[in-house]
Amino acid sequence: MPTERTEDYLEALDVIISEKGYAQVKDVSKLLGVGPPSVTEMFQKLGETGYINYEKYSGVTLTSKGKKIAEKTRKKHDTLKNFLLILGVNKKIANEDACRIEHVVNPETMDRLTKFVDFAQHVGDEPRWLDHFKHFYETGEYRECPLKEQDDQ
Amino acid sequence: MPTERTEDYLEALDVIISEKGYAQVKDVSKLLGVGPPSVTEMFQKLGETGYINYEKYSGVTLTSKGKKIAEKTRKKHDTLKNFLLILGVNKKIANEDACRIEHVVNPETMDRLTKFVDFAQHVGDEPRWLDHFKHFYETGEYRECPLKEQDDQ
DNA sequence: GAAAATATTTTGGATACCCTAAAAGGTTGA
DNA sequence: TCAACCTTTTAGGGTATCCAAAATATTTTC
Repeated sequence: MPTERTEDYLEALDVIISEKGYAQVKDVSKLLGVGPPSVTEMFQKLGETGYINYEKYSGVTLTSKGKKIAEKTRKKHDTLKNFLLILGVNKKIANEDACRIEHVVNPETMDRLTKFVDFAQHVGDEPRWLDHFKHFYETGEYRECPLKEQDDQ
Repeated sequence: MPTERTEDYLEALDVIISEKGYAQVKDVSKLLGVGPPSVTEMFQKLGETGYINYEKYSGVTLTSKGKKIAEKTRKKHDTLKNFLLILGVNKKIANEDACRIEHVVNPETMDRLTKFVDFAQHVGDEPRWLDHFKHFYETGEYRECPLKEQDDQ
């Protein structure tokens, strides 16, 4: 099992590599906000454990094992972020929270959240209940769904 | 800023103390699943930093500083757990996930989630859209809200 | 092609956790 | 009251992460 921090590094590597083909110490250092020695140290460990192709003083790439973790993590990240955006959380915070929650959330919860995001985005424009939630969020006023006893299939 | 683990310990202490008036090393050890030496070590630190009243070999209580953190954390926990239950996550997982997410979530996100839980629980029984979500979760079939262009305020 | 600039690595340390084994303190019941 | 039993603490270690300073490698620039 990769640690949380391992997932963070792999995810960052995937982002960087998808943009420039390989990643350097300084890229990861900047993206994760840690010093170069920490990155080198992690590169060494990730190299030994087969998550990345690492050779001293040269750019790294992900192995398929590393790519798998990175993609799984990015997918969780995206779902969480979309979920938070639906709730109305601002972009920056949605991103930061997604980054932290992605490491600790159970697969079953992810499954529910994924479906929830699908559900909220299923129709082209915002579903009525979501409008009602936003109205409620802003005013505290609840708009009752006008249908109550019919339509239950 | 208390660390995540500090929050965990304070929350556990609050739970135990609200039941028996004070907490012993063994109680926390059992509740958090860590060995007694780890608990003693943390008690010492929490004592020094003013979160608990600690004296060797005797039960501890929370200071008001500690109680404040504990309550804040428990409140977040509850909201997260309720939110996950609304989504249909099972009780055990909802609890575990709440326990981990509570430490990493931004106040703005908590605010949105709190309102969302209120919104979903506002009417006595499950709102229609939530039924629709559950139906969608189980079957992949989307039930359109039958009202579309009317009732916009 | 060597000096300057930049990037990476190594070294040596720090912190926050965790643990096992052993010692010490506290409690209790015959 | 004291031996046996719990409970807590101490001692000594371990891991994962971080850092600053110094050493080394690579790249750029003149």
